[in-house]
Formats: sequence, structure tokens, C-alpha cells
Amino acid sequence: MIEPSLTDNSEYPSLLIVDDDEVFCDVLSKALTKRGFSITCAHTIDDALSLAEMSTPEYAIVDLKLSSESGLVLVEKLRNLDPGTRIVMLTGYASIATAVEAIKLGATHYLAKPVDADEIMAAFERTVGEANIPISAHPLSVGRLEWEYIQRILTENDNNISVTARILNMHRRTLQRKLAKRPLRE
Amino acid sequence: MIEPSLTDNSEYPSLLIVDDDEVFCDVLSKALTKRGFSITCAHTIDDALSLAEMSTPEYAIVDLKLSSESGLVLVEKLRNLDPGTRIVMLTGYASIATAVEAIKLGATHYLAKPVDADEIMAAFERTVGEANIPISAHPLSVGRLEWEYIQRILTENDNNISVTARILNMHRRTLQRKLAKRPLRE
DNA sequence: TGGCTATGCGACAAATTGTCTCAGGTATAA
DNA sequence: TTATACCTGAGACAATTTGTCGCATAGCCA
Repeated sequence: MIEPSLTDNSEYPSLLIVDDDEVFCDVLSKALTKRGFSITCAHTIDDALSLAEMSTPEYAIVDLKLSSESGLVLVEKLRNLDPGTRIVMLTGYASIATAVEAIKLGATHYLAKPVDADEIMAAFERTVGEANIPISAHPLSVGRLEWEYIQRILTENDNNISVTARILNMHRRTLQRKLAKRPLRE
Repeated sequence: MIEPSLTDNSEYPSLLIVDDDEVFCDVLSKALTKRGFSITCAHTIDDALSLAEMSTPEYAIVDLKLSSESGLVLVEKLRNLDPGTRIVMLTGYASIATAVEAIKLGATHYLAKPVDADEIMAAFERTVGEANIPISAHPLSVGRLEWEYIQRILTENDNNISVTARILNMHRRTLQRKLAKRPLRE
């Protein structure tokens, strides 16, 4: 569903939110409007593209897991439309593999849900280097390691679950279930 | 310690390995020499820079956690010396935040240890989008990966099972049982 | 000796996997 | 169009693996 903002021609910077979770879009939309953005929401890649082609947004927030297709392709297309667009990729299924891919495709930043509006704002502002990232003292938990590894093989194989399961010598049903679960925090 | 390769002027592509773990450097060095690279190793950022300034490497493998400083600054500097250098960042303490930063600084890829030489090779080759050519020989099965990882953390902690279990966020009883089982092949 | 921690292992419940099975989807070749 | 060959999500149920407790033993240190 396309929901053009009522303040399209405003002086406020335009920001496109793309997420299939409508509730999430609404909440985020309100929070960012209050912070001075002119918000537009889209719930599918096609809608997002239509909107962006009409008027390329200055900022964009894209969810990685959009129904069928990956939000990654949208990042690439938005970038092609306007290399100046600042894009933050958001996802509840964060992994190093997709983060690497997102940044290489031109995303400005990559954040794991849950996030709040302030973190997103900070992500838009940030430039390389000025962040002093603590090198985590602790190694990944085995569960997390497994998640990262699976994600890596999965992206290397075009997100083909069957192939990945075979490569990993793991039952497809099991892979399905692991992927359905959110990655454990930490 | 600076260890210039004996085949500096060879026809082989030059590859600089920067990791403070000497054993790891040696092992990796041998594996990559066999694959046709002219390897040089450095264990500190300063050494790495000295070497790179003398002759910028075509490829580089940089560990994130180098003694005091972060390997991230090295990525940036190597890139400044020669934007064409392909850099893979490696780390036993992977996190999404550092992965994002590494890629933004110009790293070609970011991998969590344990990795094998083939995976690193694949990372060098890969470019955005065209990703999936690697009929990677045989990535480790998740079970095998877990075993390798557990062994590493275990030795890093003096073979203390209780401590390792806590770090890995895994029940001690479970770790006991996993260790009791022999490592599954493949 | 008491306090603290590590270790091995038995037992049972809780959770995760392996298997099998269906019911679509999506290509491609005949 | 039909056939063939994949891929995918999901239900159901048994087989395994984990999480949890508990307990006895052992080393260390004040």
C-alpha cells in the first residue's frame, strides 16, 4: 500500500520507510516526523520503487526481510536512482554476512532491531571513522557463531535453503526452523 | 617481527598477512603459498605499515584485534596507500558493528574465525552481486565448525570447561557431553 | 577446617532434530 | 499445455540432544 505523506513539498528532508510490518512503519513514522522529517511509507519493494522514482528521498530506512525479495536489491536500486540517498538497513535477523553485503551495496549503516528513532538518526549522521567501536571482549556464543556461519553460506548460495542445507550437511527442515528463529542477542 | 618473503619479485601476487598470532600466520602463510601467493607476514600495525610502504601488497589479510590498536586503522591506511589493495578482515571476535566499519573503511570482506584458506580465497574473489560462483570445496559442517570453535575458546581459557561454557553461553553439562564425543569428520 | 571453584556423571523433563508427507510455486524442455 | 525437476513452508511424531538438578570428589587458599 502506498501512503504518500501529506507534506511532500515541505521544507523537511524526505525519508522513505520500507518495511512490511505496518505497525512498525507507523510507529517509526510518527517518531521521525516529530524529529523533522517528511515521511513516506512503503510495504513492498515495488511500492518503494514507484515512490522513489517519482521523487527520490534524501533518506531511506529499509528492512532486510521484505516478504519475498531481499531488501538488499532495493538498497542497490535506490542507490542507482540517487547515489546521494542515505540508507539505513534495518533487520530483526541481523548477521555479519548481510551487513557486509548491505554496506557494499551502498547502505550508510546497518542496524539490528529493536532500534529506536535516535539510533537511526545517529546512523544517518555518522561518518566513517568517527565511531569508536569497542572490539567486543567476548567471543560469539556457539549459537551466534552458528547463525553467522549459516547466514554466510546462505548468501554465498543465493539464499537457496535446500542447497545450503545440503552443503552444511543439515536437514532442510532443521535449517528452515533455525532461520525462522531470530538470532540470539549478544 | 618483520618477515619479508624470499620471493618478493616473483610473478606471484603479493599478499600481506597481519595477525599477532604467529602460529596462525605461519599456518595461513603456508596454505596460501601453496595457492600461488607471495606471502609476507607482520605481527604489528607498525611492521605492516613499514612493509606496505616499501611495496604495497595486492592483497592483505588483517586481524581485527591487534594487540593494542584496532586493525581497522590499518585497513584505512593500507587503502590510502593503494586503493586497489584487496583486504579481508579476519577476527575471532566478530561483531556486526566492526564488520560494518571495516567495509566502510574499504575492506573487501569480513570473516569470523575459524576460517580456512579456501574461504579467504573466495572472499578475495567475491564482488558485490556476482557473488555466487564459489563451488567452495566443502565448507565445514556446522557441527565441525562448532567443534573447532569450542576447541579454540577452550585452549584460550586454559582448558577450563566451566569458564568456557560460561563464555560460550552454553550449559556446562552440554559442553562436557560435546567434548566427550569425538569430533565428527567432515 | 571452611569457603570457593572445577569436574564427572546419573536421571528426568524440556527442547530441538530427523523424517516423512503434503501442497503449492517456478522454471524449462517437449 | 504437460511433464519434469527444483525449491519452499509447514504439520505431525519419533529419536536425540540439551537443560537442570543433584551429589561426590578434588584442588586451592586463608
